Amino acid sequence: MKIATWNVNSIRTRLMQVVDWLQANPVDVLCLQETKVVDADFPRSPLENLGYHLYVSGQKSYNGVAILSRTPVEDISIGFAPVLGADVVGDLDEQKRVITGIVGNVRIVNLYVPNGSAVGSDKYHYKLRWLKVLREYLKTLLEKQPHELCVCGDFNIAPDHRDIHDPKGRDEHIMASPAERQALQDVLTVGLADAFRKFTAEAGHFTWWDYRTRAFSRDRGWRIDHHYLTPNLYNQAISCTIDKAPRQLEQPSDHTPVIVEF
DNA sequence: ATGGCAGTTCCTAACTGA
Repeated sequence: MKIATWNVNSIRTRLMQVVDWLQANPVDVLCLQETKVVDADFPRSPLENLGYHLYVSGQKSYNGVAILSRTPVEDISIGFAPVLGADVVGDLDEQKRVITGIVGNVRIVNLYVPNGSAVGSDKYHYKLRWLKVLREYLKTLLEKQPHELCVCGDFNIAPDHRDIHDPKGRDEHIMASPAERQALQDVLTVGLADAFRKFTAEAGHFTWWDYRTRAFSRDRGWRIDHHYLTPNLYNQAISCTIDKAPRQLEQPSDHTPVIVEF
């Protein structure tokens, strides 16, 4: 089983790149982030014609997540509220960042973690609050059901210095500040481990490159897209790879796909 | 130190992203 994650930065702009990529890489599940489209306008047919079932949660202009699966997905749920209750979640489900469902014996959680804008900003505090609720959400999911978890998506956090092209002076940089990294580590204490680091310990493997300053051609990137797995699934993982090919195309997303295989 | 690039909408300016 192969599960991929890809922040496409608008599914309508990137549709043909996603179609081409799925034809070349017929993964079992593809989790998309930043679809940037309301559900009624999601371009379903070209993806359904490839044999995928689609489950989407989007909004106008910003955010938006989707799960594409070769087999029907069971027990789809959208946002934090179905698991935690509306009173706990408050305003956090207004932005469409969470979709989950079960494929085989695996519960897949597809996330678009808030960017945070700048350290100390209102959006930064929103990001930290969101990550706290995410921890409770995953903990509750695990308590309610015995499934293995694959929690994947755009986390907008580089876990450590190996995950940034130039780690110098990054403590005050969004996606690398100590509070964000600690919030991510707190999430993982529910019992999750980074699939990529099972296979690759060295620095210099990235999933996102800034559109500006020719960052991709200079390989000035960050590893911010991840798969986090519960222990049994982690043990069953046989590879986790970054496919840089889509980032090299004309008019690419600034992120590129990551694939885990069991 | 600054801004740089891209997508979207309230569409030719402002916002969000990371």
